[in-house]
Amino acid sequence: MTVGLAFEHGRGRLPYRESDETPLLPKGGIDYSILSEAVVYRLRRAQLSVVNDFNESLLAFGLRPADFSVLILVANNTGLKQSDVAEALGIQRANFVAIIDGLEDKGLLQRRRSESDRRVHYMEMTSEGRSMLDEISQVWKEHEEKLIDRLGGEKARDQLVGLLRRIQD
Amino acid sequence: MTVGLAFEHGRGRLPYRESDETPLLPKGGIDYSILSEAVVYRLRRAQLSVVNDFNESLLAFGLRPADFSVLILVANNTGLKQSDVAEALGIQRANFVAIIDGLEDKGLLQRRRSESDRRVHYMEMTSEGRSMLDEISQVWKEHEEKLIDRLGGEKARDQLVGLLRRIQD
DNA sequence: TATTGTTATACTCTATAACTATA
DNA sequence: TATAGTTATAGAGTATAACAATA
Repeated sequence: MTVGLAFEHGRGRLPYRESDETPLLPKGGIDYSILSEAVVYRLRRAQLSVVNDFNESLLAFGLRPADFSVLILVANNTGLKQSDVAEALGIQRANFVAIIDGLEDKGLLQRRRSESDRRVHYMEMTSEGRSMLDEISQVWKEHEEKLIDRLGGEKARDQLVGLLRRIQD
Repeated sequence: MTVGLAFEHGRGRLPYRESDETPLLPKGGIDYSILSEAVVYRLRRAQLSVVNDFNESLLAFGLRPADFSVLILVANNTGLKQSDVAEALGIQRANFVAIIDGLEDKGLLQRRRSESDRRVHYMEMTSEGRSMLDEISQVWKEHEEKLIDRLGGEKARDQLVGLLRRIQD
């Protein structure tokens, strides 16, 4: 990065020029051109908007989005290895360690080492984990309801989910 | 973070237990439960998938996704201040400095200081910037076409963009 | 030799406070 | 005093290589 050289307008850049006239701001707002219909861009903005909203609620529980996903997978599947969960969520196993450490520290789930293959850690819910997941699921439901309203009804939500499914690998 | 204490299963965590039996992996794959229909989750996964694909193409030009958005806005609007562009893209002006530094270093756009208010920097394209944007727009079009195929036609794409627009602030 | 979990590390992106120069 | 751009910095998220224990 060139942050430290930000004042040196010259090195490789075009010569720094000064304006002869005061440019006019576009009256009708900014023209986003192809961005406004680009799926890449629309996905990014929509995702940021939705995630930021939900994250604030999760933070009240001391959790992050990834924690929520992990709790759901572990609660609904028995016999998952640590790396199974990581892979299912698209998280590298190296980065997954700290996530599980956090959830275990909070008493929400447990590692249980396999007897038959002592390299493996199975993931198990605790009762605290289950009851917290119940609470969070309620909050999630409320957020989803607000989203459905913004989208214009359940049918629109189902359409959106269907379309997003077609995109994903 | 508790990374450095990862081996100390005890401090605040539940006692580390060992499995008495070998848990069975879910035969039909993992049950994602509410995640599979959660808009938050679907958005995140779809966005990652699309962005990763497009990013690889952008990297061939030595650019990042934000660079692409900036070039489009500057090319299609005259008289935008640096902070106008940052705000339009939801990027904090502090983080925007390095982005503009990079684009200026590459000769794709220029800062031009206003004469009437010497605090403001107007953003201007260079001819190199325009021709590179033309090239990238072509690549973007190809990606968008592939996406349209995956979605099942232009109508589906328009539907998706419409729904995503309703979500965003 | 290969695999699971782990550590260490680096790089990007994002968020905040404070500085400067101008107004 | 307020604003535009900038700096410095810290926090997440993510990616890669390498190691220990185990198979």
